Amino acid sequence: MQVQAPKGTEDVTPLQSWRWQLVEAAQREICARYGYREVRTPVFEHTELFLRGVGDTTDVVQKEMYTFEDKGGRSVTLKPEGTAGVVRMLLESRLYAEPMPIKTYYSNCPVFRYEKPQSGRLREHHQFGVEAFGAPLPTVDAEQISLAWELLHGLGLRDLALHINSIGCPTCRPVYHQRLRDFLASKLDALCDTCKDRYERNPMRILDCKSPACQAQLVGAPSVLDCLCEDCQNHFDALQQALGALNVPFSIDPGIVRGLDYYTKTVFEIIGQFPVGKLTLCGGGRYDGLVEQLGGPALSGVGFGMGTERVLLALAQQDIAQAEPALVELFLCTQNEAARMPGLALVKALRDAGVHADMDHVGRSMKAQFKFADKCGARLVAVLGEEELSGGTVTLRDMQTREETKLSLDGAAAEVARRLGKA
RNA sequence: GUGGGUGUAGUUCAGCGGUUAGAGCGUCAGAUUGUGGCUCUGAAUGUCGUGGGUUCGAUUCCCACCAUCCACCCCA
Repeated sequence: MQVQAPKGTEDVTPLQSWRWQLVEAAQREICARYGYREVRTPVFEHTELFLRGVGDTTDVVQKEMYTFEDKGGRSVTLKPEGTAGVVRMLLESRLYAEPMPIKTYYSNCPVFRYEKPQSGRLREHHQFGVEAFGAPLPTVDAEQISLAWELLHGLGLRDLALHINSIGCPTCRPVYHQRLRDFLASKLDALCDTCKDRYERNPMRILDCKSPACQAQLVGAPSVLDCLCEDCQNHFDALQQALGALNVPFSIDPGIVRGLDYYTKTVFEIIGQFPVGKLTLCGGGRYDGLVEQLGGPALSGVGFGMGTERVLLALAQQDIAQAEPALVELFLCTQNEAARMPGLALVKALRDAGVHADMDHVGRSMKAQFKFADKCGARLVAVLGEEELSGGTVTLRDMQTREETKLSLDGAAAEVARRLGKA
């Protein structure tokens, strides 16, 4: 084997694609019910969009972007997250002139981060995500969380935990930053090197540090939640009420600090514990300053991203059975050479009638054709042989009941469609 | 970027310093006359990751490289 997929990428083979399709169908269905419309944005954008949007102090921007120069000397980047592109589209298409709110989603959106792959982590993965613009009320935060919660549970997942937090806004966050710095000032030497760096630039990220040394220093640290301004506090209170109204259980976790700089107020994650370990399936929050920061009007935003590979991994980890659709509903067995062309015409007539039909293209024996039909999950098998050809008929076998009936060749397609409930 | 594990058939894995490297699953073909799922029989497929070293001899031992998996960091 010489050629292989680049590190950290995965193919979706014909043996697996149905699993993706089931998840994507669920995403589309729930978005339709919640009033979110699909958007599609380019796989790559100008690098500057992410520098300004995601924030140039974040790990994602600093060390994980797939950035390169195109032949015209422009710096472009494969999208490392979904939101910035949607905001750019909103501005470029002047969608903000439409009635608010604008509720959008993307499904199967490729996302690229240059990292070392491991379980549940790839260099290219795919996200489902929603974004709502021009909706400042916390009800929309709650609606999105509910959408994600319902989607995951609708797929059959269980034992998930919703963690919410508020990280304040430009009014109150600096107050908290200062309080946190004051608290940590005397403990600075004990922090890990990256956290020493974070101390000045973005002290909240220290809360997210997994180093035991740092965690030990954080005991008794002030919480953001004690520093929220009145507006943020009211928003957070109302969010909790809304989640209560929607029957979505949650826990408040001041340790939830998102890795992207644009978040304000609400942040949340949906986490599951699996045999492979803890997986964040979904993460998001509110980003009220982002649209303006990218040169647009002051427009609020809320959104989340959900990793499809992780959802599929979670489904596999919890042994959740998904019904694989049969490859064909009817398989046509041809007994001999003479039956092949009439058979091809019959299969076409069946397909025209909406039946998922196929026939032998390999030249196998009747027995092998039946075996193959069985592997394809065919409910019906049609047989075309000498006997049928001479009488202008086709034999139809129900693979479950083993009953066989003879149909006229002319009316066969319509009759099969009727039996399969398609007519 | 740092650390650990693993590389043998399509796949999951055995194996051993010494003739023609194995098994389950899968694939294909058969078990009389045009008919599947179960069972039985048979067949095909491997530069034993790559390069070097030790050795009379390496798939087996050592080293390097590459790939892959996992952990940390970070995140979906």
